[in-house]
Amino acid sequence: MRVLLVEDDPTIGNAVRDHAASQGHAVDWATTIAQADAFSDVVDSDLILLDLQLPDGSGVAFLKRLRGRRNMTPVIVLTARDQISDRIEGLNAGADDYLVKPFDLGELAARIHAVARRYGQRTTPIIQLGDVEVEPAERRLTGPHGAIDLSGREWAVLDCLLRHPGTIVPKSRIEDALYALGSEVQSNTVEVYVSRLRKKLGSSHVVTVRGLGYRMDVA
Amino acid sequence: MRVLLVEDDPTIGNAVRDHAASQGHAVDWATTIAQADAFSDVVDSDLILLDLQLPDGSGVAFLKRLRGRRNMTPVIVLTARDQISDRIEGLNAGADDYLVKPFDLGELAARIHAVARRYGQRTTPIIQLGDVEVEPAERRLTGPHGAIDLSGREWAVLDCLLRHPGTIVPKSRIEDALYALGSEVQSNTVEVYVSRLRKKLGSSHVVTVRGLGYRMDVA
DNA sequence: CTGCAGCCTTCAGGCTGCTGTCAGCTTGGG
DNA sequence: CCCAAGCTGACAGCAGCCTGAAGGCTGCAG
Repeated sequence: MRVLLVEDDPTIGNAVRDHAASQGHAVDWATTIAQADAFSDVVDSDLILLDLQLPDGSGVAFLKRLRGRRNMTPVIVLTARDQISDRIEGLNAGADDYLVKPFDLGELAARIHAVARRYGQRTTPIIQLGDVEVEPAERRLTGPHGAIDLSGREWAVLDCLLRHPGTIVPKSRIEDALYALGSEVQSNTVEVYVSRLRKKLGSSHVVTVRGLGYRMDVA
Repeated sequence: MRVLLVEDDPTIGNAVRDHAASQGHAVDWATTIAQADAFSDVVDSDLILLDLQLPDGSGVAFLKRLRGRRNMTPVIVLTARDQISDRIEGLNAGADDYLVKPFDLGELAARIHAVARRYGQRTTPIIQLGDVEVEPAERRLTGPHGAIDLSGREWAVLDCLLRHPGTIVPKSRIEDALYALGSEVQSNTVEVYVSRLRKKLGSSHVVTVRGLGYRMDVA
């Protein structure tokens, strides 16, 4: 998943970014409203983490602008305990959830999961891929011989494919889900991870569509 | 599909042309507005890829002229990251989509695909050919014994035939759909691909009309 | 600090499947 | 029967894709 983090505090920012990255998410980090605008213009994020108090203005304005452009990316507002009015304003402006600072990183991860799940409209909490069971919500795989462990990146690729089952997903989109802007990765990383996924899931479900990308076949 | 590419940068142009060609599309490449006008006058493109900054004028003018002539060919605008105003102007002038440079070729392919789908969907989402199911949107075929894979060119031929079901399609038109102006292909390629298609689809649906062309019989 | 383990990225070699071409064959019409 | 048009199997060249292995990085335990 690709996350846009809008936060000016470097401590919180670093912590959030590292933690999300370790979960396999790509994090674009904006420290100002201006940067956030720029990012949201160029990048297709799956989720936005939005601090409301920023040096060059209120996050609410950014949020309203976003929704005005019909951008319905889910937004989680990060707010200090005493800024309740901000919070309400944020929710009215179109936020999906909020989190009170200081927050636990596990808590954040849980919210991210929850929002992603709601947004992805995964009606099925468990997806069957042949003899492998996928629980996206719990981030758990179970094969015929017990649990299967996936690394962060492996999971990110699988997740990206599962968001568009039966549809051709261009390699570039998977890359976008893996890497933030600025990380210059020039290699066949996606191919490598697809290869690893196939080894773990059984090769029959991830189909290569030459020149276009990959397709997840859910039987 | 037949694509008109309007782009003056030879690097981008070459890359786009080659990649689109590998998907079975025929690409006519104009490097100036004047050339683009000439092409759009002579050739019936299915899609136009339009860079806005060209040596002899703005692509927007070309676009407006096109729409003025009631030419509703879908247009994807290629724009530099910082030319946001251009982009808006382009969309207002009648573009269908835009892509920010530098873009990934897979992403471009996906957009082309999407536009084709949007356009083609006016007719039928799923087409039955005897015991074979065609999903043009997903570029997928399903036969009685499971999925059928088609290569780029094979798909292009099938697509061309499916656009005029029950009508005689001259060989020259299929050739036009496969190869751009100037590509000197001197062989019986069309016959070869029809043959390959028949082998995969079952031979009963593509009918040869001697001396005239081929006809797709949709039962 | 050192060694270890897991993860990520890169790279190169190999493999697969796509493509255009041709030659020999079949088909259909006059 | 003859000819033109069309069909199809074979093939070499090539691009895209796969995958094993190697090296770097980080975090952890001793």
